[in-house]
Amino acid sequence: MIEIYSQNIDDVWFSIAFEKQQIITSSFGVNRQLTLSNILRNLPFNVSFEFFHEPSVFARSILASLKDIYDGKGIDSNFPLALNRLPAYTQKTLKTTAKIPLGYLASYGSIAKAVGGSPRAVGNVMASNPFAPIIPCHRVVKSDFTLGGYGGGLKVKLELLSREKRGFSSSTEVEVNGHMLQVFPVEYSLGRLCLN
DNA sequence: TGCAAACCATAAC
DNA sequence: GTTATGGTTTGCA
Repeated sequence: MIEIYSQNIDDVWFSIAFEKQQIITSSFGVNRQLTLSNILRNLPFNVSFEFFHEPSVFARSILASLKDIYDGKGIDSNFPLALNRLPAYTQKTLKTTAKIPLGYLASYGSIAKAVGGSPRAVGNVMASNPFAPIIPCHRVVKSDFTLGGYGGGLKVKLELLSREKRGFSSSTEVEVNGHMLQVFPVEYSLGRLCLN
């Protein structure tokens, strides 16, 4: 039985689906319906679910953490994400994306170099990220540091990145399965103020 | 700048 | 099996 919880915090809706203490999917946005339909889209077809109006204590703490991420605060906890049902490449790409540190960016292409496949394949994984904003797909941008796309709209992507600004001035590297993934300060994208 | 071609994992037929 | 679809990238005019 999958449990679904939804909560409005400071005019933003946060939703999560749990099964056995694992997060099946998460979503957020100003529109409650949209947020919930994102949740429903990512549920496995053969498991029943139930919607709860009042979040449990456990759910409430996770939802509060989502809000912290939304606000650009660092979070120390590791979420129990249910990655297992996803295709192998999708899992690998999501795990790699999760390693982009707060305050930094990576490009679709550089992630592709680390996990294999092509930049477009990486873009596809980002577009269907079931764990927004826990897996920080908003930190993935085009190779020229323009924003690329975002499920919740480019405005939201820009706002998230603005709040994650930490004043770093040079790129650094993180290790992902043997490769080094180069990451750049979010300021590189913010400086480009490109909106469509 | 702008455009065409290559790119490659998924999902939908 | 096959095709269609992208949150891309690169090269070339």
